[in-house]
Amino acid sequence: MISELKESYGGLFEDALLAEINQVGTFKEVSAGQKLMDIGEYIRSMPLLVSGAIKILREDDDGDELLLYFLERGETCAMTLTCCMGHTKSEIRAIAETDAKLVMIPIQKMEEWTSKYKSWRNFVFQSYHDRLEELLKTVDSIAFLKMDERLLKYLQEKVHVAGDSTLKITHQEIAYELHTSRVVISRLLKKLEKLGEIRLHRNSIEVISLQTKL
Amino acid sequence: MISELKESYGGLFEDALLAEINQVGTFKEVSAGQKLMDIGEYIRSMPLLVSGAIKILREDDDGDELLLYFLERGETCAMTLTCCMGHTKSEIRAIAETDAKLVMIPIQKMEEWTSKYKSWRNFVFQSYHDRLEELLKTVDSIAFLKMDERLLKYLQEKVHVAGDSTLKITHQEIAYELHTSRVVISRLLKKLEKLGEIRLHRNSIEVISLQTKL
DNA sequence: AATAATTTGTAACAAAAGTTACCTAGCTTA
DNA sequence: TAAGCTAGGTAACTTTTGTTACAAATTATT
Repeated sequence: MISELKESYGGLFEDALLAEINQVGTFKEVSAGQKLMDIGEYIRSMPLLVSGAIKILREDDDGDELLLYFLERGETCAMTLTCCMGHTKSEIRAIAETDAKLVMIPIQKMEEWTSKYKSWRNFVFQSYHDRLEELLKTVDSIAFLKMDERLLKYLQEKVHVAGDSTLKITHQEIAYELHTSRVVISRLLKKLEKLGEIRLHRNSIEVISLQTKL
Repeated sequence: MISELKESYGGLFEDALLAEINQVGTFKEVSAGQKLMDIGEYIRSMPLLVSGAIKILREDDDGDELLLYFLERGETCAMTLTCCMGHTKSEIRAIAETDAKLVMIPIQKMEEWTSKYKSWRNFVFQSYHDRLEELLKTVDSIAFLKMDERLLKYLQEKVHVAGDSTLKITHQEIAYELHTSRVVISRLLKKLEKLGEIRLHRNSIEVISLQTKL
């Protein structure tokens, strides 16, 4: 495990901390689609993402979903951090977007390390900062963009985390994550195809125009 | 200053920390409408809110605004925290919603206290947690609610932070903060008045139905 | 008092998004 | 092969939101 940890977190954590993580952390492999955490659950351990991507979702009163953002290698779930510390329930759902490898840290260690290791403190602060920024970007998309722009951005992000410009996904699945209806998505996808941004196939979408900036 | 600090932060911080804050912090009074921080600015000090309320706004590419949430007594700006630590620019604008009193802490002290005082660490973590939660609520409103529901919620929040069920505000100002047009707001306000939720006057709105839950 | 500026109301229309309904193409499997 | 299922296309319509235009009421200014 230590070698994979070093690859993702070697620049961040000092060796003593890496060694501790190696000792108390448990390695976990999940496959795409697997649920890692759900709304209302208490969290007993904190995940450090070593490879793959995790999608973070929010749910409304009717049980409909909305994609908030993706976590990638070297990142952790900021909600977990406070849930652990404040002993509150999760506000979000986490699902493996791709196959992923994680190191799970027991929550007791978290507070201990916070006073013990400066690099751990910085990592935790940095995580919060990154998550706040991601959430702000999400707000921007929802508040300021029209659905066709949101859709294109969404597809480009998916391509980024999948590492493949052809997405295996149905219109219905997109509709769930953007919190709209399948008909709306089909309509806008057709429009994007006519604009030459994407190519449509059954069960898959080729994204032609890749993200210019994150 | 120490007495006002104790009132808002006495339960949170140990006496030694309160004394340090009292020593290095500078007291600041601002009046409603005053800008405290703007997008793109570097932050040199961190505010602890002693009384009043601060509104936090986001801006799109066209310079149009969107209200994110309010800060109240005993809270701090989470964006400031990371801006200070990461030496990055502010992503948000902060404007005094009411007259307010603040204690400004030089950013150098922040990191020092983070390792020195457990209560400070907990406060910082708690602030991040609260801000993430507030942002999630904002996302919920924008993504899941229709404009009339958002409007009513907005009015009820304003009443809460103002501590007065009659709001001195124009339709145009509401439109700015909800990122829509004045005509839309006037139309929906009229609808809310017919439903008995509010009463409309020139330059002011009486909110009849107060928030049931936060 | 006359004029100007601000605020609000409202009509009429356009665009965006959501809904219902139905059709077809391509798989799956009985 | 036939029946059934899933995915996607599209028309027709409704609702919601945004836009333009203008009038009326109130307040501020000259």
